Amino acid sequence: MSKRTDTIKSLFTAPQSSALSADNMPAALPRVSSGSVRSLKDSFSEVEKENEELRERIASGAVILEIDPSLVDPSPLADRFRDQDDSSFEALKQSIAQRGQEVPILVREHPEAKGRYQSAYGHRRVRATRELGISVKAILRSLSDEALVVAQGLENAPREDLSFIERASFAMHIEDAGHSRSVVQDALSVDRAEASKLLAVARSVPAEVIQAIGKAPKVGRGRWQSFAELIKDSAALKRVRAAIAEPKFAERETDARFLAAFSAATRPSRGEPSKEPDEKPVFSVSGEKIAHVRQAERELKLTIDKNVSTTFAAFLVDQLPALFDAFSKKSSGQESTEA
DNA sequence: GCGTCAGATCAACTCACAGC
DNA sequence: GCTGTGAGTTGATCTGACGC
Repeated sequence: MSKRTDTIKSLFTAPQSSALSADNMPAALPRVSSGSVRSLKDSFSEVEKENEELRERIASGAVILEIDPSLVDPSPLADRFRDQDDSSFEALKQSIAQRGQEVPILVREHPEAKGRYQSAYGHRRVRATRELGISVKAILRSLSDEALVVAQGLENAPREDLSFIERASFAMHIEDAGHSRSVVQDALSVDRAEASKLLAVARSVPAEVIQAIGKAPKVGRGRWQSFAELIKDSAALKRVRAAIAEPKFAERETDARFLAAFSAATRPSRGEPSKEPDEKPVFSVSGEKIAHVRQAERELKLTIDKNVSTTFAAFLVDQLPALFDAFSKKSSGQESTEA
């Protein structure tokens, strides 16, 4: 088993005995009375004893609670963009309403607000239970800031539904919060090289541009890197900002918004050569269309038409070395003449 | 409609290099 | 030596074109 899987498993392997009912919640939660026949003093000392046991259990592992979702604050580091498509959230909400919450969220005690919690993951489940007016099942663990970030990242990694730019932004937020590169690597389960690329893109593309484009799930590292490189040019960035300011930009789907922004960044100004692939038909001397040539930035593709004999293609391939030789001689002759 | 194929794109990885 | 970065490679996956 991989290190990553081991870590994830360890987050969920709380001993059975540590699972708590409403009777043994920590002091921060509304407590159920332990019995009216006991004296107030006895009850108080028992609560204190239970709390002490809980503190030890929280420190050593995890306990599962049912808590009021309004007491749960999100992690200070956003790991995903706001869901612009609420259909999946509605499906989650419906599932919880029908079958109950099957997977608990992970929380820690809020470091600053006593009686409140901070979630490492499960923000959507918190929102769903809040809207349904029911309590949320949560694993309560004692987590440092770094452990919170790593748990947050590790929970998202196996689902593989974070887009490249969401991961890049998450990496930047982690680093901006003062965590080391190794925390970024652990949280996102990436190596040094990949972490470096994520951060390079996140820091090259202005936040408002990323927000305007959205998660763009179909756009991967390569195209985001190209985009980041393009908008280093202030003129290109200006064109992108103008494009995202257009009303119709926001109406597009997120991947289409990226393409529109990319197109704006690459759009040549007057006088610059177009980078769109250039496609031209090739005709024989008698006027018959025999092929077409598609010239892109990195390659030139010659396609022989279907109606042309296949032996012509074989003939052409056979003649290529001689043609190139003739071309080389002609080129060198021209250069010596020009010199 | 279904299966096959080629091309495009992706994440993950290795390696080399530069700066400290 | 450690860390960050960029270039290149590889295998997996997705998508559209094509033939049946």
